[in-house]
Amino acid sequence: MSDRIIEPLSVDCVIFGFEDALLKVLLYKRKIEPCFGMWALPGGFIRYDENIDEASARILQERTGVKGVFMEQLGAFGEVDRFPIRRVITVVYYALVKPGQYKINPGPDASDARWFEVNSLPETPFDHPKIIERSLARLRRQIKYKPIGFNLLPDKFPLLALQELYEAIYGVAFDKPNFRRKIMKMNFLQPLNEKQTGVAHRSARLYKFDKNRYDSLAEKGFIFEI
Amino acid sequence: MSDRIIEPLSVDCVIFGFEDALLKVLLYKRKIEPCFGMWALPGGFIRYDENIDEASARILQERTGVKGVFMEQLGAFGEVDRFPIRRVITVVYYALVKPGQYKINPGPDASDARWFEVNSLPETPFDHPKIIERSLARLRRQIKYKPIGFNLLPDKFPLLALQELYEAIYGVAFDKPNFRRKIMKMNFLQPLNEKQTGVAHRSARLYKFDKNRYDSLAEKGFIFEI
DNA sequence: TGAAATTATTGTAGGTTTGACTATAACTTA
DNA sequence: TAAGTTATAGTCAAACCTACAATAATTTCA
Repeated sequence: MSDRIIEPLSVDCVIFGFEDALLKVLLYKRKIEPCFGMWALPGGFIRYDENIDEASARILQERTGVKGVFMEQLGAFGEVDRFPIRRVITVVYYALVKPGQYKINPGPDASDARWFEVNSLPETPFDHPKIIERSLARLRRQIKYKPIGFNLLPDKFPLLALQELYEAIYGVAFDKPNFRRKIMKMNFLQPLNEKQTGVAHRSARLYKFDKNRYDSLAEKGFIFEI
Repeated sequence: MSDRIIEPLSVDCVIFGFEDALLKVLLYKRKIEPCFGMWALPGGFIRYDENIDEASARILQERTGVKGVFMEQLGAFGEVDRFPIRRVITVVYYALVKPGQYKINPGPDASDARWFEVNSLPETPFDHPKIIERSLARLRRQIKYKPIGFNLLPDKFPLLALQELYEAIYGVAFDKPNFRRKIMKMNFLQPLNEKQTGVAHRSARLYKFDKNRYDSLAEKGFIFEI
């Protein structure tokens, strides 16, 4: 494989995670100029011999060790002056990763990496604030009508975890019984014969997202919506 | 302004129109290689000194004479082999134009231009079939929760025209009284003291989309949905 | 050991929305 | 003036949403 890159085109990744009932974004501390020392989105250049989807997957893997997770293109950002040194247009992808799935590796151009709660982000360089804002808006929209939230939860989870995920993303509280009913009626959560452990109260049953089930329902015209 | 372009980056436009109760796409007949003679999406290169949004607006204007209409980025398409001669990544925009608003100009690299019904498109080159498919999917999704359909209708229209627009886009039929009620309950269509003319039956009242009204409702938390 | 605390889970009832359908009004053309 | 066609209003039951009450199960702490 050649290392030749496409000069004026980069890829940036907005990586979302869900921890302690909070929605978070993974940022890297730059140890290169420009904007040395600032917390920024992980990114890199596209190579001549790879598709842009492949470039984003590669960058995600280099930085987090994660492969094969939910990742989708948000769009291209191309203001003339978005990058100070020369004109660079960037294609942004956003990814959803499960807790404990990743092993953060700052990579060659970062000195540190950290999860930040989406409501208390540090200052970020270039047009990264706008990019993050738009990613969040897209996530909020998509999670309403596609079952992508499960990419942010462990494989087995109690119903309340799913509810807290939606509450964190929308910033509103739901009624527990009603939320539960709504989800269960959709019929693609598989109840397991396992329960939460280590909680200081009645433990909840664990569930698993049954993708096959969902797909066959979707084929028959079922429309997911929360 | 310099004419210097960003070599590996182009812009393509998917222009939608609504005519004879049918959803249509505007295609141009190529008079350059590669794929000479095929019907393709209008496109062009991005200049060094313009934002990509500006590039797409410029291309739309050059080809249709239209300015200031609804236009939104769909995303970047960047398969390594999508363009046969060399690697070109394209940023796609889709636009919605009103009937009679445009004056088609084939431009320097096309010999003809025509509207095609979305369900009977001619063969198109490169990854244009995929791009059109994705634009349609996006339009179908967006028109559900944003009042963008009015960009495809004349300023004054009868309710049935709006219904036919949704029917053409979704490919299903709605119940007329129910559709009407749903729309009117939202309260942002302004009834005019005008009626249809030249129809062979009882003429319908005309309405106008009241953008100010919509904006103020949206601010108060109203959510458009059809 | 048992009461307090906490969360899970089931139940209920009113109000709202949706969807299928009926009925009537108004206008055009033959 | 009748026939044809669409506009517009009305009805009603089923489905759904929401807010809230009630009970069950588990853990911690006194």
